[in-house]
Amino acid sequence: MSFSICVAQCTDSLASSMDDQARIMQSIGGVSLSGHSVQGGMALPPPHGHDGSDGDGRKQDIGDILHQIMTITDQSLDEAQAKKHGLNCHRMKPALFSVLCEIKEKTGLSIRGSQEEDPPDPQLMRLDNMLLAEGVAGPEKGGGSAASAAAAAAAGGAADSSIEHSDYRAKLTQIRQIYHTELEKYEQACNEFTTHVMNLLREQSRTRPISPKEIERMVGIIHRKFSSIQMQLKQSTCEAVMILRSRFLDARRKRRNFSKQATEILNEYFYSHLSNPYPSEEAKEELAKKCSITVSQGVGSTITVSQVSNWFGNKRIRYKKNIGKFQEEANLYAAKTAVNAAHAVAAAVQNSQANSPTTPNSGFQMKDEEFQLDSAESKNTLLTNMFTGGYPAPCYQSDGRIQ
DNA sequence: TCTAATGATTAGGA
DNA sequence: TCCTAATCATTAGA
Repeated sequence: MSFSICVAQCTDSLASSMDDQARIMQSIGGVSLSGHSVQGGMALPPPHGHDGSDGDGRKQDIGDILHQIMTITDQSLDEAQAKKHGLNCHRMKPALFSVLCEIKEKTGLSIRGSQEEDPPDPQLMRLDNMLLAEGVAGPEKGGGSAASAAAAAAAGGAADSSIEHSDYRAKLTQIRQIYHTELEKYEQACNEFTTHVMNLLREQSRTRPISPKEIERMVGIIHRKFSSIQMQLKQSTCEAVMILRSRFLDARRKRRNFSKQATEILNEYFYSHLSNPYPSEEAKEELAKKCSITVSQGVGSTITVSQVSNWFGNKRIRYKKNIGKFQEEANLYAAKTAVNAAHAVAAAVQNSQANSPTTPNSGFQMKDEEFQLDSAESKNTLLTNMFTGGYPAPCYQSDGRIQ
């Protein structure tokens, strides 16, 4: 709404308001609004209603003043300054000013009604939630409880991981500190800027109509602007945490070679089952237990079983690709398995001689039926080796799988 | 520093 | 769902 329209609309209310103002002025200083004089170096138009009771005259008077205000921009700077000063010193100014404030207030309310109460930004909510979950935002619990839990899970109880764990926590604490420092800076800057703008507006409210609600709205705008800056900070922090996580907690990056013992157990099984190197789920679990493979992820048995699966998958494909290279290894394990089997047979024979035939050594032998069968197979393969001078290569199916 | 070894991941197939 | 095959990323040794 343009100022001139505002003025046209408010002329009537001005007149009545000014009547009130005049009455107040009269009661205070005994001076009538109609008693115009030359003030502040500016000549005001001659009075139209001399007795102060003529309503039309007052309207004309107000009209003249408003005309001066509206044409002030058409004049030179000096003239305008002089006229402005004159208007500021005019006795009618407070009345006119309060009415303009009132109108502006009403106009501002209608505009604001359609603007305020923005719904919370979902992106900002996501960032806040993530920072909370990562232990960056919110109360500090020993370097971020969520992060500690994540790091501990990744560590899987391995002693060497504790170094990386503490390193991760240290880095996270660093990020947390930077985040809070920056956040404080932003908040401080926001408060300072808001105070500055508020003071400025209050100062200006002496010379132009500025309502408290308008100041409030301006504060809201400033806060929104600073909030968008804060969002950028939160986004950068989230990215930093993600990079840190991938660097320290990504299982792939934390690859550790299995222990020599574990590799031996897996190799023994592989070469003793070369004709069908596909361990069942139970066999995988048993192997995982035997190997105590808790190096990489180590959370629950399923992960270690999947490690066994990975190992066999890799072994099969690498063996198939280069049988010649693995021949020596195969012979080695075949001999080893045969020796173990021979020892087991000797022990069993000794046992059967020492004990009565009705008391079988069930405790050990029945523990793992599949592994007993493995030993039997090993004996057979040993015999084969003795005749062939090497370990039998597996046959491959048409689809490439080992038969 | 280079390279082979090796555990993990991924895409595609059955 | 499990497998193969290719590839990635890290480790360890020369």
